[in-house]
Amino acid sequence: MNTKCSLCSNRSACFDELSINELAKVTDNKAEIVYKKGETLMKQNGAASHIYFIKSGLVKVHVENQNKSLIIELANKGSMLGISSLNHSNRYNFSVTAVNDVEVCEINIEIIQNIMTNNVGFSTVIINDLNNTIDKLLSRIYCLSQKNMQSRVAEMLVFMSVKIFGKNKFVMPLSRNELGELTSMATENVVRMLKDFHKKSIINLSGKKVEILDLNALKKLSS
Amino acid sequence: MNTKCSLCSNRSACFDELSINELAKVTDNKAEIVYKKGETLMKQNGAASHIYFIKSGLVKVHVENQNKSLIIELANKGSMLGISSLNHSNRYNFSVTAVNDVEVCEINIEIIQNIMTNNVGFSTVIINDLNNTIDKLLSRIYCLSQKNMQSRVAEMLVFMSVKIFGKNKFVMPLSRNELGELTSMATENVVRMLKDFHKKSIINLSGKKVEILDLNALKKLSS
DNA sequence: CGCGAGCTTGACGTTGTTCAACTAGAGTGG
DNA sequence: CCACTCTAGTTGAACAACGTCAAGCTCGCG
Repeated sequence: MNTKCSLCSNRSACFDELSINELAKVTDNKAEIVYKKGETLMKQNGAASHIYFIKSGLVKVHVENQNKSLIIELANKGSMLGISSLNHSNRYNFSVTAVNDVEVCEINIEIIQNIMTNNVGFSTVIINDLNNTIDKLLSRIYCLSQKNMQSRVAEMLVFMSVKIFGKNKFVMPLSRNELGELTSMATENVVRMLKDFHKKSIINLSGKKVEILDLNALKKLSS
Repeated sequence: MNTKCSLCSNRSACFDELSINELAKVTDNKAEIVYKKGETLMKQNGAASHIYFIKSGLVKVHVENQNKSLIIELANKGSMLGISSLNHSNRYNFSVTAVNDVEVCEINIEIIQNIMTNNVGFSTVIINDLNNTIDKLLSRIYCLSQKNMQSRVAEMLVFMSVKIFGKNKFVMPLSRNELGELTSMATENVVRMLKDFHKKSIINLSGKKVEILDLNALKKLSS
């Protein structure tokens, strides 16, 4: 039933470090699962039992706290999630929820830990990945705490177009409310900002359909 | 001249993983340096050449961007800084500046990389450390983007008292302006908030001298 | 056709920033 | 020892940015 990891064409880069035996062990200890839109892959503060590789679809990484929720990042194909929970607490430090239907590989975390303690090449790639995560978080902290609403929405649009879809015309996968949680602003203000960009002919907007008309203007606005 | 790492009593926990030979290699490739208040240990976007262990004193980890500066965290004795720059860019992803006089061990980054690729126990401890960093950044993102001024200042005071000084009476090492960069608010508002806490008898305040009178109140306000 | 959730709009209130003026204290040269 | 200066700290008032509230709208779906 399980696709062999050794034959998987869209596996994460860190698996290139594994031996045939290690790949076989992963193959035997993984589950290939489809999560539907809105379903929870992992829950903040839950015991860290698995790590996840996103094979297709989009997930949101978010932190929840009493009433307010904040989307830390969006992750798509190729992303690995859950490694950062391997710390003093061994609890997931964020929640991950499917934005649309998502195919994942779910791997028992002990297997990964076991490989980590035997394969230093693998560990090194993991360290690299964690450091890229830290980089992203640093720029996120800056964005959310120092930039104004207009810049944050502009940055979000550039991110969607360039990093997620790779084209200038796409259907926004998030609701206006989720866009608010992503940019840390009220839903109403998301609407106002998008409308404003539309009025200025920087984007075309019709419901969830978005077309970026002037990417350079957005990039300039986002800084 | 160099203190032997094998004999160092306040070295970072990750060194417990090293062999005698590895410790000797570190000893031979480190420098023990004192940075004076205001001096720069590492500069954002500079080539990552060394990692730093703080032996005494206080440093601020900050990101700079055109006009605005943001203090990400304060680090004291036992902290290791610079590992997170080992990623695709190999450039420091933040600046580190001495808040007061600071003793550090400065270790060539290639030495650390070399040990990492040979000692999987060391790598594991590093991964743990990076994951704790990610944890801290996540709670920082939440604090800076979701909490109001009062909560942010309260959290900062609790942090200073509990994590940095371990007592309720201390001399604030940061200027009002730096406190603004730490809490992401205007200097004037730092002054107003501190004064407000003083008026409410939650703290005693005289210039840089701070005494926490009601830690529980601060903890409650900070959430 | 009607219901409901998500979206949109405008008015208004609150929070936080900016600006300008003033104060206190530390260092400097006469 | 006393002006003098310079920087950090403080204060109040005006202003801008953003959130909240209430109402109306749209569109998919039963």
